[in-house]
Amino acid sequence: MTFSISGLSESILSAVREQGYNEPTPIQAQAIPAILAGQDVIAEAQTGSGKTAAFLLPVLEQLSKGETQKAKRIRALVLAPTRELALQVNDACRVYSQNLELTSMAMFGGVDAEEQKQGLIDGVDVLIATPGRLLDMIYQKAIRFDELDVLILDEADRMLDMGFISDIRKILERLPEQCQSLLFSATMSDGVQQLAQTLTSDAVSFSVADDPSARPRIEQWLVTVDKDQKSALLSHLITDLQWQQALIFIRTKHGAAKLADQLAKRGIQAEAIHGDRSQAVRTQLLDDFRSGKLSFLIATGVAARGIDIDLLERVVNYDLPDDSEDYIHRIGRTGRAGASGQAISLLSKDDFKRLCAIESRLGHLLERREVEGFIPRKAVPVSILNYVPKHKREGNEAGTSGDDRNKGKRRSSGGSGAGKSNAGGRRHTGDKHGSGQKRANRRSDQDRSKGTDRKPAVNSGNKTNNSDPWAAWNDKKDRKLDRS
DNA sequence: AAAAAAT
Repeated sequence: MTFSISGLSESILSAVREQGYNEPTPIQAQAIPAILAGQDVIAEAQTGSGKTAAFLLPVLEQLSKGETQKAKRIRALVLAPTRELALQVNDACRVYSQNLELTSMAMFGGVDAEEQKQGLIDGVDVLIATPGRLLDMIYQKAIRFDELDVLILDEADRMLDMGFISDIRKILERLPEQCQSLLFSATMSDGVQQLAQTLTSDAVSFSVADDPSARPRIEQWLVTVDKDQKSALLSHLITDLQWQQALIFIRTKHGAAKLADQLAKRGIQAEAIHGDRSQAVRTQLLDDFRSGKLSFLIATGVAARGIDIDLLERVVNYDLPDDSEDYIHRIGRTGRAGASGQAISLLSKDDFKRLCAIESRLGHLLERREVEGFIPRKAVPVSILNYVPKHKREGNEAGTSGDDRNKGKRRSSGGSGAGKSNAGGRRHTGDKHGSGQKRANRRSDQDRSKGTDRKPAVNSGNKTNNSDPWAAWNDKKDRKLDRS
């Protein structure tokens, strides 16, 4: 079968086929005709579902049919949450438009603005931007949108999570009202839905979130280990299992740099990518990792979402993310485009609470393994999915909040158990409470989408149902930055 | 006890 969708011209299709894509993904099959028909689109599409092509292909098709091939005005605007994603969308755009007379440009902070201004003067049909620099350009009157045909919000949920909502609103004020609007988001939170409502009219909605064929095939397991043994275990896994490549996630910038050093000392070439590194270095590292020149990349949240690396074999969670949604995104870096992938998490005691949130979110337990020589001194409990605190034991479903369940009695929750007797070093734990858990998840999903949270929706409704535990800390840090 | 994004 060859890639073919009615309405796309041969010059675009041949560029797509050249990339080795054979069949449109479900989101592409649904969204492309709608976009070609000029409709607004709201799409709930997970990473790896092919959503970039789902909006780029029809948009390029429309633009290529326009009269002014070299318009000095922007005709399509893509807003993306991170610089890396903007770059990547631009790269894809260049590939798909290789047979067309269209120009595209990525625009974001951290690099010289003059070059971007010159690009605008030379003429850009498709602009892919992060909100901050774009707003800057708008204020400098370096950019106009009078001829904008279509606006695309990519990873809308992520943009809200990152606090871009007011920037986005300010940008929207400068756009012509009648332009076609497309919104893509991995999740449909209240905030995203609100945004979608103000943005779109008469929109067609798609969701491929629950389509198993769109779900990447990812083998997930975790290794229990003492915290101070993690880097030793990681280098052991890398050498022992002869890993060729891995994207390693870690929560802190400092931790990323430290781990890169530790691996280097063991003769493993690894680099750290995070927000404190210059944009030039970040771009270079990602390029090297993509091309295979760099085998092991250690990343903070910069690379957690959206970043697309062809045939990435595996993702390692050196520690678990605070937001269980980020776990989904992290592992979504592997197993893309129908390929298989591995997602391995290193679990020490202080990751346990985060694991509970993640397993609740997944609705099932992750497979536990132990590696000889790295068995933790105190085994990690099997899972809190199976653990209900005393005061909630009768007639209570396992809660989904994960907030208050660990206080106090954690140590008594069968900690000695976790499979020390597994000769094979692996064990798939039973899921007695699986169905109840799923029910609980569904309930919380409904709560979220209907806005009937037990708590009043004060947290601008952009994330999961608990408020941001970092708010106070961030306030303090911001004040400190203002003073200096 | 954090990361990301404008300068």
